[in-house]
Amino acid sequence: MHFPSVKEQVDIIERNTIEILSNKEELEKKLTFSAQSGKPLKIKFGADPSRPDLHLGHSVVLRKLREFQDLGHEAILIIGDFTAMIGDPSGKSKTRPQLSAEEARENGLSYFEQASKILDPEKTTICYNSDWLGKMSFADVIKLSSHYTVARMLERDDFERRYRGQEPISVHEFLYPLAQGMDSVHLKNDVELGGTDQKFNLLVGRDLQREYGIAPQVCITMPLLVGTDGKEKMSKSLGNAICFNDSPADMYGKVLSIPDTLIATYCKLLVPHTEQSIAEIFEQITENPRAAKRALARKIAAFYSSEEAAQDAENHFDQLFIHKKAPDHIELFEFDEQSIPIIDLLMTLGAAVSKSDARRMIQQKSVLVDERKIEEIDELIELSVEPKIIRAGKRRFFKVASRKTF
RNA sequence: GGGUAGGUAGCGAAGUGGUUAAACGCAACAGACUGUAAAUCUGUCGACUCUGUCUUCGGAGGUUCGAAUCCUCCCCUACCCA
Repeated sequence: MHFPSVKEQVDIIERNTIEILSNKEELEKKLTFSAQSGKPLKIKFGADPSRPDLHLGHSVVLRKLREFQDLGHEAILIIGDFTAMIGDPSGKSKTRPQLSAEEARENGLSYFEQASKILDPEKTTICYNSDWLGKMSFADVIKLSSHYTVARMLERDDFERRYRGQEPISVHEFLYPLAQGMDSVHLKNDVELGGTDQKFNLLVGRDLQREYGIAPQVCITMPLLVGTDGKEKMSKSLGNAICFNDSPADMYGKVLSIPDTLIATYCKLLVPHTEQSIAEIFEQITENPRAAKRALARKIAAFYSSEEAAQDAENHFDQLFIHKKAPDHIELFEFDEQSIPIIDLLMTLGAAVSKSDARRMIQQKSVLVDERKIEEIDELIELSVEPKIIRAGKRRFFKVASRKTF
């Protein structure tokens, strides 16, 4: 195995990172040893299978993993099916229902499939941490937990915050970092990647490896991507995420909705640095932010689907928001009835969550049938085989028709 | 086990017997505006058979003409003491 020079490697690895722990020299040593022995480094990245919807926030770390792959190192994607049983120790969300073994495998595969948009799937090792964690006895767990103290656990920002904020912390949550650390002990990996929010967990892995007589891993933290709201970190539950599986149109629109101040960050973190065109985007940011954002949106949409799809998404967007016209492709709903009260229609289309909601939309004069504003709450909509276009608000469109003629 | 402070709509947070479906903020939805799904402004924001009716303020009972507000029991959370 031939690797680029250590310096070249470090330059690439260092890009966009927040911290390299404990320091860069340690990483250099590992790279030097790897180059001398011809053995690739093992790079670990843990995936949470309870959330198999990957978004651009995940892509920041996945890209780093891909860079390691391109440098010739071994990427190990750990599906945390066992740790998922512990739930989310961030305290953000409530205890999740425990995943069954099948669900975890399924989600894990879905995770891998999505991650393959960025990773080289041929060169990625996947493993499930239930393979080793599930075999530990209670005695093993006691022994493991004896390596850590409560005070050290409370060093973790999140625990400390919750402790001071008088919020509940369950004892089993302390086991989460320990379990994740055991993964590192088991794998004997050289490097572990994670977002800055993972810093504590990564360091626990490092400590445990040392405790168990293994060369401690270098921990590399990556920035957390700010979501489309421009404030919070990107997360599905906050509704500010752009997901790998979003339609190109959604993706394009969402990128366009980010605050201008975020354009540079998105370019830096979401577009491979090897791309030439990224420089052009940067140039435009100050003088023509709109053009820069459109180029970025097209680039991101294209990466997750295709150039054509991204172009379509842009046309769709322009038509909808700039020319304020109905898009070309609208989902068609077919009914057996000859006529339906508008309120019921909005409900069945999913445009309204309740009849009160539907009523409100009509009162706010935001419902149009074939561009005609609905004024009456109890209006009956006549259906025929010729589809009618129902518009709810500015951007929700539905096509409705009856299956037969009356 | 004892003590203290709490549990209010999607979230945060007021309200301590009567114009309270419940202030306010955030989120969400709609409208105006805009290069934008940003910012800003305006409206809406429990449900329904909707100028009215019904169900909500941890749970179950009770007091009262009337309770989120008072009483009893229970459940949950945090902190302090053991």
